[in-house]
Amino acid sequence: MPTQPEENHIIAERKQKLAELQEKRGIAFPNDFRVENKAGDLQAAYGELDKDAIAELNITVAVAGRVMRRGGPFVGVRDVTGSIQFYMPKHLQKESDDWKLLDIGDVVGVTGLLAKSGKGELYVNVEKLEDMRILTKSLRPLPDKFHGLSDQEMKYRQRYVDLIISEQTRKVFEVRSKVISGIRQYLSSRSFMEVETPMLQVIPGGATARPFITHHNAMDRDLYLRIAPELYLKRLVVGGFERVFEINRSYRNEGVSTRHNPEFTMLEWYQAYANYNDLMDTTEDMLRTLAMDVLGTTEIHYQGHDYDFAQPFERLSMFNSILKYNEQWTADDINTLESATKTAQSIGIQVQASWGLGRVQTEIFEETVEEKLYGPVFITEYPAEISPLARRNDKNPEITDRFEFFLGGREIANGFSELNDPIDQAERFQAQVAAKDGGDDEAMFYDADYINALEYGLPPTAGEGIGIDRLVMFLTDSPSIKDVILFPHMKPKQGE
RNA sequence: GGGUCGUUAGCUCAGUCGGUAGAGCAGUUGGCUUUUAACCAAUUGGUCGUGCGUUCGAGUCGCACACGACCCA
Repeated sequence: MPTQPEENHIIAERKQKLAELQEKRGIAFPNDFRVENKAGDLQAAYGELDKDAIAELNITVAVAGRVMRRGGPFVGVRDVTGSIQFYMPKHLQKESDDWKLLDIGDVVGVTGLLAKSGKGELYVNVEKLEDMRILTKSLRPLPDKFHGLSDQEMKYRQRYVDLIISEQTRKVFEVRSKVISGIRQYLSSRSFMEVETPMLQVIPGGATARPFITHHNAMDRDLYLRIAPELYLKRLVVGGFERVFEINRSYRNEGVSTRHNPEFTMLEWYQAYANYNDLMDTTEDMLRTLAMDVLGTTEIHYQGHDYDFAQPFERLSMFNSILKYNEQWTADDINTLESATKTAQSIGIQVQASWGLGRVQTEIFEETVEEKLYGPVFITEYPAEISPLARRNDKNPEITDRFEFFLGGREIANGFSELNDPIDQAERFQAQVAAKDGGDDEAMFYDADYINALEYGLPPTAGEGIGIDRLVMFLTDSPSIKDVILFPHMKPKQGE
C-alpha cells in the first residue's frame, strides 16, 4: 500500500530550511501578514488591461497563497479565488533568505506593484527584501505538478493533498456546497423552516435499514444513530410547523460501495396540505432550478449519457415499468401472487413464503428495472407491503401514494403522501415487528410515541427525501460516492 | 462474501527469460534571469505493500495476508 514515510531526504531538507528561517527571522510561523487582494479579483479587474495601462495605474497589492509553480524569477501563487505570480528581481534573490529557502508548497505573502509580463501574465513585482515572506513552510513535497495524484486511495485518505493539487476535486466540492445552499434557498423562499432533529435515537425509525449502535455511558444504555429523520419531522408537522426540512447526516450499517457510504447526507422535507403529486412537481422544479443556478444549464452529462432537465420528467407506475423493461412478460405474469412468484423464480429470485404480491413485484422491479432507469423518471404506485409509512391509495389499498425518483439508474429520491391514520400505522408497525422477529434485521421498530403523535392528528401531509450525495454525483459526473464526500469512509490502515 | 486488476524513489511510471534497481518531475549544487510543465550541466534519493515458501539467486515464480480500484452477489 502506498504511504508517505515519516521522513525522507526531502522532508529532512525542508525541516533544515525551517530551522534556518527560525534562526534568521526569529519567528518561523508569522501571523501578521495582511491580505489586501485576492488573485481572482486582480485577474478579473486587471487581467484584460495591457502592460502600459497597468503600469500607469501604479497599484500596490498584497496577496498570499500557496506556491504552486516556480519558473526562474517568476513564482506562481494560488489562493482560494485563483492564481497570480510574483517576480523576484535578481538582486533580491541574492539577499533574501525567504527566497533561498522557498519551496513549492510553501505559503507566502507578497507585496508589490501590480504589473504584466511580456507574455501577458499579471504579476506582483517585489521591490523590497521584506515584501516576499514565507508565512508557512511546507515540510512535505507535493505530488508531481503535471500528473497530480493518480492514486485513488491517497486522494480519499489525504483529501487535503488532493484539494491542493486538483482543480477538478475543488470544483466538485464547490458544486456540492452550492447544491446544498441552493436547496436551502429554494425551500426557505417557499416558507419551509429548517430544523434539526435527533441523531442519537432510542428507537431508530423512518426507513428500513440496519442502524449503528452506540452507547451512552451516564445512562448506561445503548442508543442508535439515526437511519432517517422522518418520524421526528412529522412530529413537528403535528406540532404545527406545517413546512419543515432538514439537511443532515443519516447512518446506515450497510456495506460500502460506489453508491453507499455508511454516513450520507439527506434532504427531507414535509409539507402539510400537499400530496405526492405536489412533491413530484416540486422535485422537478427544484432540480431544474438547481441545475440552472449551480451549473448554469439544464443539460447534464453523466457517465456517458445525456440528460435534459428542461424536459418534463417521466412518470410511470412500478407495475408498468416492469412490463416496459421486460417485453417478454405480460400483465398476467406479474398480477397475482402465484404468477409473479413464478416469474420471480424464473429470474433467480428466492421468494420467501412470507412475501405478498407487492414484495414480489418490488423484487422483480429491483432486479430487472432499476438499473435501466436513466430517467429522470418517477416510479409511482409502490406496494403498501413495502411502504410502512406511506398513505394507501384511495382506489387501491394495496398500493400507496408513493414514488421513487431515478437518475442514471440510481434511486435519488423517495416521497409519498404520509400515512396519518394512527390505527393503520400501528398495525403496520406491528407487521414490521413481526418481520423483525422473523429474522429481517432491516425491519422497523414499533415507535409508540410516534403513534401517540399521530393520535393528536397529523394534517394531510406529503414528505420526501433526496440523497444529496447521489444528486451531487450526478451533477458533477462522479462515478463514486467517495468522489463527492470530502472524507469518505475508508478501512483503517494496519496499526491505526 | 466471490472474481479480476493494482501496490517499485516524495509524485507519475518503466523494469524483457529469475541474474548488481531505471526514467521524467521534485530535491541538492552551479549556471541562466520576464518564465508559462522555464531552461542548461552535474548530482542525491529504494524495507520493490507485508509475511512465508521455491531457488545457488526473487521486483519478477508460488501461497497467505493488508489496503485500494472495478465487476458480481
